[in-house]
Amino acid sequence: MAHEQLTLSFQLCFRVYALERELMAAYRPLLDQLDLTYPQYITMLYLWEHEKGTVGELCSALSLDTGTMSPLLKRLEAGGFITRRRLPRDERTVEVRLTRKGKELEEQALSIPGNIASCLLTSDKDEQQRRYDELKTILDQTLDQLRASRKEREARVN
Amino acid sequence: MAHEQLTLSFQLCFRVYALERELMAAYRPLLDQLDLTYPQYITMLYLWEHEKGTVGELCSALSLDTGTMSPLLKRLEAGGFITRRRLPRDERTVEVRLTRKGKELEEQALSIPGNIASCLLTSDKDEQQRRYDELKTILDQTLDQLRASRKEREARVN
DNA sequence: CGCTACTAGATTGTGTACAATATAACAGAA
DNA sequence: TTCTGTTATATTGTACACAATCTAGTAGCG
Repeated sequence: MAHEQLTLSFQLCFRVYALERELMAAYRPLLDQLDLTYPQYITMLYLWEHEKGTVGELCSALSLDTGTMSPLLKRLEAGGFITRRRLPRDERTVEVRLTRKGKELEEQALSIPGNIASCLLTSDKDEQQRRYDELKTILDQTLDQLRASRKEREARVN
Repeated sequence: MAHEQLTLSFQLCFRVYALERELMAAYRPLLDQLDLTYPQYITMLYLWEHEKGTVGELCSALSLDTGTMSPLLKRLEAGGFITRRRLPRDERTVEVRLTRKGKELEEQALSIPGNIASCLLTSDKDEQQRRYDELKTILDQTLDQLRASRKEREARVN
């Protein structure tokens, strides 16, 4: 690299960028069998846990905006996994619920986490578990820090 | 989560997924000033370092496929940052080179890594530097492992 | 030379991402 | 009640991301 400064953050950010896509590639063949994409899968994970949710709750839980979530939900509805309806007491709000097919899909999804874990974990399980707990922690810290400095930037603009 | 198994890999993968987008959000305002997106930026990083490269080399260095790279390069060309030409000795190969404007852009990009680093690093610099070296290492290990198990899967299919 | 297999890129189609904008519904003040 | 500002979601436009397919060019072999 011509300029040394370009390396530090690049080394980190590019790795995260690459890892994210490699992870998606690991999920893809598994999720193909359920006719889901990864963003659709984590949307279903939320619904399997909470039974129902509004579009806003889903956006905030998955940190996606409505421009992503709206068409995604439309595809899940077209796939017969969920239903959407405006709430009578506030017609602005759209409530998403699982269909029977959507609920039943959870059974098929049960093998996915273990399958992904087997791509991530190697021989020494305990050691690896410890490493990933650590990774989880540092990812959280980094996320928090980025979100904090984003908030700061946004505040400065206003 | 109804089923405990869903948590382990989910906790890891979702964090990586979220972190990737948060990182892109940190780059965005900086890269907007250069009229680049993040994938375009790392393409330019490659070219700033190597002067030139074929489409295939860029795809492989950034682990992107031609379906992403081709239109991306077309936009960089439209922006006047690069030129593309077929090599005389092998007309299949397209060589990408920086224009003067593309070369000069590097100067403007110099402040970006430091700016991103300041979103990532907090008070105790040394401690944080140590943490990120560690993060870098574990990201690499995880990437390697995922790529290995992908290769394995692909081999099994054939 | 003519045939075949292969290679490098480009294209197409689907699905995110997200900024910017639009729309409809709600809530509170005059 | 009417006006105004706000909220929840949807839509539009641009740019990835990638599987699948296409195309032109190359290389090897009879």
